[in-house]
Amino acid sequence: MTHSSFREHVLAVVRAIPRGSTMTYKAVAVAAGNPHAARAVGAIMKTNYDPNIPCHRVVRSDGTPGGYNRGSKRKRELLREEGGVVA
DNA sequence: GAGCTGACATGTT
DNA sequence: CAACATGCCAGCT
Repeated sequence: MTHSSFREHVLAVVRAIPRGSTMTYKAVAVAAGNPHAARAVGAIMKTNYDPNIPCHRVVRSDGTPGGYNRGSKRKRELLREEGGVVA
């Protein structure tokens, strides 16, 4: 990957999150290769409206849903169906 | 080219 | 226990 930007890696990691599991922004940042880019991960999700990226499976380290393009309410619903457990 | 903003995290007050 | 302040990275103006 010549143009491998951090955002490309983040999107790939989030897209690889198995259904029924959730990852924190920190975990995604680490998985992408930047343990200090938790904030950037959130910014990337916001700027990237890709339906292939289940950003609803990405939560904060506290377990709080955080934000979502289609509304945090929708995110909580999806987490309840896929994660089975909601904070 | 530089500066501001923001879907976060951690520590201290 | 809760609220405030600081540090980090990437994207947009």
